[in-house]
Amino acid sequence: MTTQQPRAQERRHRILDAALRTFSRRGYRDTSVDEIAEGSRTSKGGVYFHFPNKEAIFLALLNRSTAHLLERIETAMAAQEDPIAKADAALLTVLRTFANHRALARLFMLEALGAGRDFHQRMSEIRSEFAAIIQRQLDDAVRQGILQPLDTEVAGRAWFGALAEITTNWVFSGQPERLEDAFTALRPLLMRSVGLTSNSHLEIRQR
Amino acid sequence: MTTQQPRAQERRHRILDAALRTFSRRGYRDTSVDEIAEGSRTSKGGVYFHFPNKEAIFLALLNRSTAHLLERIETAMAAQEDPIAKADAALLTVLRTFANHRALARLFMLEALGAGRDFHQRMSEIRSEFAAIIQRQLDDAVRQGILQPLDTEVAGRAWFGALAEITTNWVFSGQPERLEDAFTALRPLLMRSVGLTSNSHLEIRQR
DNA sequence: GGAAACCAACCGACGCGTCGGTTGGTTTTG
DNA sequence: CAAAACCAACCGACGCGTCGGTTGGTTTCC
Repeated sequence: MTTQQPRAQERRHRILDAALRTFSRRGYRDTSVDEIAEGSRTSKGGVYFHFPNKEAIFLALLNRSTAHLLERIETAMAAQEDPIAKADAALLTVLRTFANHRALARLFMLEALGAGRDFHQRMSEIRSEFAAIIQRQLDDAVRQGILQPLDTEVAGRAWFGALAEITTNWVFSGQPERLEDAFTALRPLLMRSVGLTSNSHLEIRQR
Repeated sequence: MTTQQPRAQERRHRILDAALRTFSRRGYRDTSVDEIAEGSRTSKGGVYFHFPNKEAIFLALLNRSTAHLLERIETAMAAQEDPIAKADAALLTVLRTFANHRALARLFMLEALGAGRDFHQRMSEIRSEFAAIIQRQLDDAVRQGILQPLDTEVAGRAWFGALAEITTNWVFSGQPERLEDAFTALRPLLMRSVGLTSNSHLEIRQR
C-alpha cells in the first residue's frame, strides 16, 4: 500500500463536509452527487472512489455525526456525578451542539427522516440510542432512591421527544432565537415530569 | 367551476385514498404518479385532470387528513369541561386515530418530511397548530387557577413532542403493540410536568 | 351536441452510476 | 541514482432508466 492516505483521508472528509452542507440545505433527494463533488472540490469519479453510492455517503455522514455527538455527550455526562445531572447534561449538550450547527440539526431532524425507506431503520436506532441514554440515567436515579419508580423507557423517549420538537421547530422557524433559551423553560417541565420539584434536587449548575 | 359531477368527486376521493396508501407505503419521492393512477383505478391523465401536479396531490391529502384529525379533536374536546381534560382528550384522539390508521401516522411522522422543501413550511404550521391546541388549554387552566403559571408555549410543544416521539417510534418499530398503552405511561408524566400530581386533579375518564 | 371527464401514448429532463483514461507519487531495478 | 514500472487516487463524459408532465383523441353525461 503506497502510503498516500493522508491526502485521501482529507478528501474523504471534504466530501462528507460538503455532503452535510448540501444535504441539509437541499435535502437528500434534491442533492445530486455532482453537487457534492463540486462542493468538495472533487469530481464525481472522486466521490465514487470513496463511496459506493449516494446512499453510503449519507449513511457515513449520519454515522460520523452521531458518533461525534455521542462523544460530546459522554464527556459532558462524565463531568457530573448525579444521574439526573448527567441526563440534564446530555440534553443540554444535544441542544448546544444543534444550536451551534444548524445544518446538523436539519440533517437529524428533517432530512434524515425524509431520506427514504432505507434510512428509517438507522434513524430509529439513533433516536432510540439517545432516548436510552436518558433512560439509563433515570434508572440509576430510581435505583439510588432519588426518583420514585416510573416507566423510564417512556420517560426517556418523552424527554427526547420534547427536546426534538423544540429543536425541530427551531430549525423550521428560527424561534426562539437562542435555542438554549427554550431549555430554561423546558428543564423544569422535564424535572417535574419524573417527580422532582424544581428546586428539590437539582441545582442549576455552572455556565 | 361548473358543478362537479358526483362521479368526478368520487374519483377525486379515490385518487387521494390511493395517494395516502402509496405515499405512506413507499414515501413521497418513491411514489410515481403512475402508481397513484393505478391504485385509484384511473389513468395518469385522469389524475392530472383533478390535480395540477404531484405536489398538489400530496398537499391536498395533507390538508384533508389534517382537517379530519382536527375535527375529531374538536369533537373530543367539546365533550370535556375541564381544560386539562380537554388537552388530554386532544392527545388521546391523536393517538387513537394514528393507532387505527398507521398509514396516516407514517404520512405525518415520516413521509411528509421527505417530500421536500416546499412541504416543510406546511408541516411546520401543522405541528404548531397541534401544539397550540394544547397550549390554549393550558392557558385556560392557568387562568382558572388550576395550574401555576408556566411557559405554556414550551409546554404545549413539549407535550406534543413527547406524543410525536412515542408515535414515531411506534411507526418505526411497532412497539408498543397497542399504541394506547404508551399513553397510560405518558399521561402521568405530562400531568406532573405542569405541576399536577397524578391524582390531584384529573380523574381517569370513560373509555 | 358540446362540455366535462377520462385515457393511452408520448416526450424530455434529470441524475445515478460506469468506465476508459489521467496523474502524481512510490517502489523497483540495472 | 535515475529510468522504468507500478498503483492509488482522481477525473468527467455519457448511457440508460425513470418519472413528471403533456397531448390529442375518446367516452360520458346533461
